[in-house]
Amino acid sequence: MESSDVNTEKRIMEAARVVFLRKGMEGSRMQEIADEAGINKALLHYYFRSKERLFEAIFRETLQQAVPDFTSILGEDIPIFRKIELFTERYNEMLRRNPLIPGFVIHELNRSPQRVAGMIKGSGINPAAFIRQILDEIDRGEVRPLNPLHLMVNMIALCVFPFVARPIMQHIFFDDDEAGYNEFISERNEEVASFINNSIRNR
Amino acid sequence: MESSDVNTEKRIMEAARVVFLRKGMEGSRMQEIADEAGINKALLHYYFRSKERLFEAIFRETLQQAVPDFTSILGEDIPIFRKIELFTERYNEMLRRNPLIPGFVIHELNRSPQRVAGMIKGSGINPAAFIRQILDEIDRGEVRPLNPLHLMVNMIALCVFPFVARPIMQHIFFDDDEAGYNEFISERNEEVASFINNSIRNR
DNA sequence: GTCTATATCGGGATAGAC
DNA sequence: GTCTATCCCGATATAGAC
Repeated sequence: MESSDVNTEKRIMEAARVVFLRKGMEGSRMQEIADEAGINKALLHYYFRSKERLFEAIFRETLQQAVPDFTSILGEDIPIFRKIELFTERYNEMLRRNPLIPGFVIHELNRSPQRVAGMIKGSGINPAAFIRQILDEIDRGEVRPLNPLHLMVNMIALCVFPFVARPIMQHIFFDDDEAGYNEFISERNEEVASFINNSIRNR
Repeated sequence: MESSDVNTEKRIMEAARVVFLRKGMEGSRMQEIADEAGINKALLHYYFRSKERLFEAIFRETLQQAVPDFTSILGEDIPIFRKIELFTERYNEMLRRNPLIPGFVIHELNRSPQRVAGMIKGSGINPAAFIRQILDEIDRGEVRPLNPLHLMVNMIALCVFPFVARPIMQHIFFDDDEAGYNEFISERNEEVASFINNSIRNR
């Protein structure tokens, strides 16, 4: 039946997503995904021919979910300091809902960097617009002279890093107190924005 | 013979380090490590009983190499703004010599967070001294009021992230131009320090 | 200590019944 | 479309000769 078909495929995707994001391609077992989905191993191969194909599907989906979410706002017509507040806010929200995405994407991209080429292309990333805005603001004297590329990397780094390096940070700074680290991360929402804006504002 | 013994063990460690750092525990093959070391697979098991033990050795060694290198300076008696310059400089140098360490440690720690407990303990990390200095400087009016913990995480994030997320950043911002990205990273040495100091300096 | 040969096992993939 | 049983290979690990 078709409806059952669709549902099963969806269940598989969800299960695979959970397992792959936590354990990565090599660390995951087809058996574990089948268990998580409440079905049989063979059925995974029926829907997706191989582990590799199933993984590809999840990876592509994850990338599409993660990238445009934050890239879109950078091109919009918003005053720079406000834009940075909105960026950190929205990006942080997304990360708090999907804390495993950054580590997953980063690790898998390290494994096979060529995978990027075909996938990120067409995600609609355009740093150009944001870079132009920064240069304008520097001209206008609102922002101190700096390299816009470094600024963009800094913005992303400050948002993403606490999620990627959670185990170490949580251990070193919070003695493995999970709740404490969650609290800390929720503080970063405005902490990061003011850290950036304080740095780049001209005076 | 003992000297041969030591040399072989060292060769194995070096080979294992190369392979494990690039591919992680699960992505690495004992055969590949043996090839890299120019010896036989069985010999790996002779020196280290299992893959797991060999990995443990490498992981512990890597952690000891990476952590104290940057943690030491934070406790020394240096004026704050100068200290931040020195920190980013030294830490960046270390990372440029060992660009794979952060991704490796982060991924393996995500796989089994409990590994941290026994290993980082005793590395002599003390955020306390640095935190005290920041609070002092805030009192003296040199540094604007801020949470020292966020500052520390920001410092680490800004240094480490470009290495961890190299493939994506290189693709998005440099169209996969490797040399361009290396140049970019070398610029960050002073870029990051001034980014931080500009942000925290009181006025 | 170092090698070759082999045991063992886990896990991805397929065959075939229902 | 979903299951059970099975194949088959790759990878860790061990045995045993030198």
